[in-house]
Amino acid sequence: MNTANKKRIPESTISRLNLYLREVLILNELKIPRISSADLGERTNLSDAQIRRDLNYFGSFGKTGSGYAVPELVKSLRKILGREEFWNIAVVGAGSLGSAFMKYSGFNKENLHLIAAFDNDPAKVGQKINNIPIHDIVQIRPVLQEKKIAICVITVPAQNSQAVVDEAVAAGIKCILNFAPVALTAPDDVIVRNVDLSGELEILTYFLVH
Amino acid sequence: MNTANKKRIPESTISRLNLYLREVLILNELKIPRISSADLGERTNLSDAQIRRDLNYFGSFGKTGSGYAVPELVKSLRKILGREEFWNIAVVGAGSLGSAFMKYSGFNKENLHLIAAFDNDPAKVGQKINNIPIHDIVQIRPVLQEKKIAICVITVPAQNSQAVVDEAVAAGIKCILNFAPVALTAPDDVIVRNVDLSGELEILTYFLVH
DNA sequence: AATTGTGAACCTCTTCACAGCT
DNA sequence: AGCTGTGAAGAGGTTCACAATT
Repeated sequence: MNTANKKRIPESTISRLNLYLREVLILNELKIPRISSADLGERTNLSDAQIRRDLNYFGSFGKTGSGYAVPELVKSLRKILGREEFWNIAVVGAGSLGSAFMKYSGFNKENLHLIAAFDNDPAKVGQKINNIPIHDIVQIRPVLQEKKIAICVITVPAQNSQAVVDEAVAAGIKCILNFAPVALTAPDDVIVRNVDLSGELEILTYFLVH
Repeated sequence: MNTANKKRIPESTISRLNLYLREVLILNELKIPRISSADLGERTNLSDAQIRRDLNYFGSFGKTGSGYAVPELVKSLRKILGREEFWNIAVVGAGSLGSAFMKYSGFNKENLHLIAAFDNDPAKVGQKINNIPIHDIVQIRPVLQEKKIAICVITVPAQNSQAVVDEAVAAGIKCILNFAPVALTAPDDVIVRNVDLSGELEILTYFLVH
């Protein structure tokens, strides 16, 4: 009967909640009215207990005996994941990875909007990729503020990434997704998540020899 | 005094070992002869105990009182991570993310070689990106075998990724890095690692509202 | 009969702390 | 004196298993 819970929530729970949201969005399209934790587990390769535990960190959304109502679960998961509001996103670094982000339209729904890019290459500044304008990096602070950007995706070379973080933080950004393979420094109230793409590839050789 | 250990090794340990290798390669360039777990911890934002524990899964590489000899540590880490041999890599899907991989030369050292790509678009087949030839996807099986590819990076749309896995497995591939946001099926002796790029972005909104 | 919500058990990974080595 | 290697404790996350509910 609780609707919120003080217990510390594992980060892996948040990733899974996002998977659940994807799945129930599909179920909702298919007009499937309800789903049990066991069935949702089947579809996501997770255990029923894991799913119930994850959801219960945030409340009691299910009905004993009949599972979870799909439209309500969509709503609850959107609420939990902060997907009821709109969020503007900018990519810093319009190189190959930054461009890949701009060309990928998969997240230009569900209230996420990639609307600006930055680069220091004069040949790129002023151009558009997938209709997203590339601004001069020297304009980063005013443009981030003007366009009300909430999230920065950093795809610049490692040696420039800390400087970008500093500028973004100065512009009031609270959330950064970093692809440079370096440990970045930011104030405690700024969330920095790191994705190490070449690291992901590099560790595969371990599994090949073991 | 042990040189190997039966205990189960956390996957996070493997990722960290890769970070240690990067770091000691830099130290080696700088001709720094030895490093303590505390100093390496400083450089990687990890605790000294964590580093000793990680290394000790694989042996006793340090010297009591003086730390770890850098050149020996480079050698040991390369050995552990399977980086003493050469490995050929192919990218399947020469879209924006696949192209980003091809253009990124950061891992074309340390014995990893991205040497082939595949796509089903006639306009791309026969072209080269960063000198890497793009083959017709229908030729995937013979080309993977001919070129002795060990690792496949899958960057095709979600709906095609399982078919690609099946082809790769049929060609004898044992190691796959998958970027499609779907749960893939493969035999137990095939390692599939998943990276969910849009998921990484999507969960950020959670942290923004909490 | 079906399925949730959850305390407790379990398992995994990290940190502590120190004996022992150089 | 400095630092590793590691048993033991601690923290964190997952699974079990079942009472409670519809």
